[in-house]
Amino acid sequence: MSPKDAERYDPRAMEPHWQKLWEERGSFTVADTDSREKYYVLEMFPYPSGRIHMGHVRNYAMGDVVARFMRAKGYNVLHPMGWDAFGMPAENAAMQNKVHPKKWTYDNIAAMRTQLKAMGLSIDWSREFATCDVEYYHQQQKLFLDFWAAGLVTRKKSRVNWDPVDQTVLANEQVIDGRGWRSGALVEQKELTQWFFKITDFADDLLSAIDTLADWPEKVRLMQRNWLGKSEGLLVRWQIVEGTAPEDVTELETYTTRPDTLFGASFMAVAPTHPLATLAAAKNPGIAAFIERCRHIGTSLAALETAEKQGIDTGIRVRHPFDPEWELPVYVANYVLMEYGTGAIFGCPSADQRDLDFVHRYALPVVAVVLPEGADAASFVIADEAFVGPGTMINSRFLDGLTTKAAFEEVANELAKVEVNGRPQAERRVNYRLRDWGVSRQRYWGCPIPIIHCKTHGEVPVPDADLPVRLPDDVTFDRPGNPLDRHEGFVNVKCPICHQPARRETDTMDTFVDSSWYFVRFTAPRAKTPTEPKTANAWLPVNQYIGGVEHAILHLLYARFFTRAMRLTGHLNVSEPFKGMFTQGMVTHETYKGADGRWLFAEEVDLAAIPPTHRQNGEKVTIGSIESMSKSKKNVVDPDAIVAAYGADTARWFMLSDSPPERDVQWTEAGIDGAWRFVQRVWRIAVDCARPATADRRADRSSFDAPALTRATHRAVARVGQAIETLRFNVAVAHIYELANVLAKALAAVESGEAMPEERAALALAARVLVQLIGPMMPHLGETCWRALGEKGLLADAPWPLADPSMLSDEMIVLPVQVNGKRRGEISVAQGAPQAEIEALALSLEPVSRILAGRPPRKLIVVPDRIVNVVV
RNA sequence: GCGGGCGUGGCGGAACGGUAGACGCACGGGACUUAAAAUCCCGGGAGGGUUUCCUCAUGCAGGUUCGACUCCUGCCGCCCGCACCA
Repeated sequence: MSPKDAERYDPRAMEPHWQKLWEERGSFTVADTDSREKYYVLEMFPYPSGRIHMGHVRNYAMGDVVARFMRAKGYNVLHPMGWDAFGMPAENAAMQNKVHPKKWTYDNIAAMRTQLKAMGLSIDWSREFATCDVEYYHQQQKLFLDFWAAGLVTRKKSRVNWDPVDQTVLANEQVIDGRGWRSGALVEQKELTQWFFKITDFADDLLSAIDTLADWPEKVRLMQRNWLGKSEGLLVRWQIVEGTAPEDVTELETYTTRPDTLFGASFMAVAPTHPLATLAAAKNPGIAAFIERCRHIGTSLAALETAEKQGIDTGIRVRHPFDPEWELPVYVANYVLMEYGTGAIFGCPSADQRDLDFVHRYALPVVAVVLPEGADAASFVIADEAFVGPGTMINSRFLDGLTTKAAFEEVANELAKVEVNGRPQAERRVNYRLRDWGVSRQRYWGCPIPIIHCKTHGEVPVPDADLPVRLPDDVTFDRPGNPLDRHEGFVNVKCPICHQPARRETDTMDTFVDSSWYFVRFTAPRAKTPTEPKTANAWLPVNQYIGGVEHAILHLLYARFFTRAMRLTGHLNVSEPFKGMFTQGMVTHETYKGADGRWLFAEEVDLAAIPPTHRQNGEKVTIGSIESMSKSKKNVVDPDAIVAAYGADTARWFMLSDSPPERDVQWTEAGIDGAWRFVQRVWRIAVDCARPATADRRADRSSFDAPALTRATHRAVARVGQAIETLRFNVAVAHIYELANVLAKALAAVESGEAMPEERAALALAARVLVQLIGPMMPHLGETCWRALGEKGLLADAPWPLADPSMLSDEMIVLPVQVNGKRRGEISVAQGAPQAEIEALALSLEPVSRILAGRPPRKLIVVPDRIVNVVV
């Protein structure tokens, strides 16, 4: 090893050293009782897939910067970590590799814990838990029963999305383009009795409270609003013409947001699964056949896009609410959804494109009822395009001439007055797209639902003394389906009430349940109750939550629901779980494809060759698009390899540099090399600053502007702090580079010569601050430099430096001078110089006086400390 | 279809309405070295002018303003979310 090498910073030696020290000292163990203000920062906890990926590195690096920064700012910071450990991959592994899900999961956790610890995160590991720990799901079962007692849990028969590959039920949210979100299999419709959380009870509050989430991305708030899908309309009850409907049904309820278009109605339509359709089908094989066809169309995107609007006349007729003589036909239509509204609509083809498409096929009348602004009433017709906008009512009897809005009110008011069968003919109704959350999963590796089914007593909660309902270990995965179903010891129990033989519920909970309250559990992870309400209330809400945008709807909505349900059941008393939310971008990488179109690993490609070729077979390689890292595209970079080669600090620094955190960042060799160079550069600066200056002062040594260096130092403190507070890590990194550059230049000036006392003070301050500023991002390097600079104690315990506001700007200010908004020169003035002096200087500037040519300026604008603009 | 976001050098990107291109990457030149690596220094939006200068430049076209990457209007392009929601 050459002497130069000895001066290199070696992360492989230093990183484990500091990690051990932090752990021994319990540096990041946080106490609930602490007089300092609390700050709770949380990154979405990982699924223990086996190895961490670069997305984790980015996510946890960001969270750690916030955590360490806030700690240094004097807050009592809670920064925990756990494992979202239930779920299907463990069972898939069990089936494929004959390894028990429990062993697979805990082995993975152990491996990933080691990896995360190697990143040097400031995590309070004493609070760690996995959702598959009995202690955790025990408390979750208690929550379930509390929700059940509070009426927030129901069991209902429902048509569910059935994943034929995973052999399980999926929530609507887990069906993407008609396919299972995990297996990708085409989802089938199936009738099953399922457990539901009544998230719709909170629909109104979940929607209105979005307005209070000021520190959430607007995008996420919008996605949540859309998902809740509030609409305000009218429930209209239509009288069925006597004798036209089977079983003496007398009424058909429809939901509409456009009651103003009631006189444009030309038909009624019910969903294929609507009870009236079922009744009609029983009498009419043609209708039955049509409904059967609808069942098979499926819900895939392609099917929906190509599906024509189709229907069949049931023969049933209804009377128009405003005209008993006016009868309309009732169709079964394939585009009406049972799940939304009442599953029945009135069709107004002139004001709804779908209805228009429908009537074109069945030759029903089209009556224009809304006249767009500026259109001519005499010539206005609806051809192929419905007019859905606002306008003036026409062809609508007593509504004619009203605006659509006024017509809405008129219809609502008039129909409310009419009573039929003791009920008003129409009522205002708020409707949500949101449906109750089906949590039943026919799987083994999840939290058992603590219910016993008794022939006499129905659904009986497992008594508290009998909790937890443990997952049995002796299960087999040689057949598809739920192993719990065929585990006699698990299933056969006695009814807690009558002690007769009964059957234990074998459904387990959706893993989204596990992740809906883990952030609460972190506040009291070992409590014998789900929470310690006082402790939970003190820590919550999470001040800053950081994670992927893919969880912007489901996870966040469920967590918001849980917070409300837990408040209702007395487990905590906060209104929202996450005060601040940040969605980070993905880590991307170039892709490579061989001549045969196969994806290739970067290591297989000789990129130096022109064109790039395959290292083994010499074939030409195509450089593909930049995509998010995925195993299937072979464009992954293993964090372990990076940490081994460069150290965690380098990886963290790169993940925080350059790209704004909400955008995707591209992984490149050059980028990681650049980060590595900066690590070494900081180390050299620290070493040079720590080295005692040589005794004899060289006469020819250059000097530097010490006050300027000190001002630059203060500016860096202010700017970096501000950037971190607003989570703009790339900007913080840039400001750190600036300080490092200025400092390095100053150092070079006094190299091998003795610095003047004021110079030495400026250098020492700058070096100390630089180390403090990099601390949150590169904590190991920070500690090493901290010690090299002779500081006592740990950087992790050092308070954040304070910027002196009076030091933030230079004494002499360079003011740009514009003529008509175009820069023509600059003047140098003292800070706070009188306006007259600035004006005189600006006007005497050569280019300015030349353009003015003796004339006085029309206007002279001086923005203090910013700019001068001369208007000619 | 509905909703949202984004368009700035070769690249990632900076810029309270106030000097556009901070900072990094890549590139070119130089120093050190027998050499390489490492490191350090210098350079750079485009076009023109013999240096200290001018013109044009933040997707396009307008507007507001003393002054616009930033605000407004209309286009074009890309990305994302939702989608037969009555």
